[in-house]
Amino acid sequence: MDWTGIVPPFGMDPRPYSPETFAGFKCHSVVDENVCHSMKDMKSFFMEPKHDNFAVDSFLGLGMENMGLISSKMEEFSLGLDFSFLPDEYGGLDPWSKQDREAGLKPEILDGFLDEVEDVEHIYASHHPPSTANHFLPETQVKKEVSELDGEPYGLMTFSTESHSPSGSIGLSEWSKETAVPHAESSGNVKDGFATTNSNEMHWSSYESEDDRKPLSTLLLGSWVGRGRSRNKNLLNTRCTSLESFGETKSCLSYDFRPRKEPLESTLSSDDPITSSESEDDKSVTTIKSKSRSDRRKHQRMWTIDEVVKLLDGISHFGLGKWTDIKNLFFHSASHRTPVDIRDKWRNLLNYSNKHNGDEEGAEKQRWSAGRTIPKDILHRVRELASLHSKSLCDFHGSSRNSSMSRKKKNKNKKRS
DNA sequence: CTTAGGG
DNA sequence: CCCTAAG
Repeated sequence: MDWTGIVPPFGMDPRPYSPETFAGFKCHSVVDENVCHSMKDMKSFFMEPKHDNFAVDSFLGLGMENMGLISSKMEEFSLGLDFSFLPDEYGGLDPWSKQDREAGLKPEILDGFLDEVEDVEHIYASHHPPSTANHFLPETQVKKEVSELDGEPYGLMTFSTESHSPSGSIGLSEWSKETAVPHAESSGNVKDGFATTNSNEMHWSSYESEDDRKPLSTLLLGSWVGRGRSRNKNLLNTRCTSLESFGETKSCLSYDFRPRKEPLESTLSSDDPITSSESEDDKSVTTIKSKSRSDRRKHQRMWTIDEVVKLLDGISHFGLGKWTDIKNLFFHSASHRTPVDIRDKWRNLLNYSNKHNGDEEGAEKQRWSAGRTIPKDILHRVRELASLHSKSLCDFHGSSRNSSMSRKKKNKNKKRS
């Protein structure tokens, strides 16, 4: 594809599209090369180390801590897309050989692959600090990008122009409504639709006109296979807009990685066919999700001994109860390990230390996860901190934020008592 | 949102 | 690890 005159999204390089694998799924020819390119962009987004992502970082203008959102969304995502179902004529671009298609990712293969990787986020988790941000692309940036694309016949849709919207609408909707559709209307040849997702498939229902709410045709865009332990595989909310103009078909796909908050409180106006169809989409997604709500539990991650040390350091540093501070300072790079997780771990450690109070002092096992035995020094520190805080709690007046002083102060208190 | 507590 | 009540 000729990228001349088209602004590459996210500062990515406009190299020609080539088949790529990303996070365990191969990028087939989906709708057109734009989507694939977006996926390639996604790959570099997630896989590349922080220092290689200056362009992206600065473009987003949010700092890399917001990338944690994407990480977590990808964790929710945990899907592999297999678009080999896609008809050849759709999009008219098939960079894959027939073998590629046939060999394309079978669910079992993908599943095995993902299991081997164990957790996709391991690949990039270290690069992306956690975030509580609600969005990773400001709306202004979306608009800016759209305006830059304005004037092109049909530009390119990036995978993630998700704008912040408390109501739960998706950024692409606005893009479609404000830019894409007007363009298409002027050309008089619109084929708009929406992608619906069920448990493992994505369909694209197209509409001939806005009056007609009934899908003219439903096309199976693809299916995804969930990872073994992954839950919430239905959280992916995909939206597709296909537009024909000048004899070309340009299509957009967007992915909503945000987890559905239920109950879904999005009150969308139903006079808009696009929006209303989306709300239908949301409904189905929500229904399906509530079904598979049993496996809500996150993949259990073993605490390493290093993490425990960091936890103890954090408690020594900030004091008990400052779980958020501890998280921010000592577990900033760990996208998992929420403050609650850290607190829970401390609770467990405390229980353990109380349980094994006097026994097996001499048996110091260095194997942590294998022997399931907490090293002696760790246990010692746990008891130290525990007794420290239980005793110095009474005469501890404020200034718990004073981290530089708190430790010495507490140590003093301990020695005093 | 952050913590504490119970499940 | 999840959920929720309470501040």
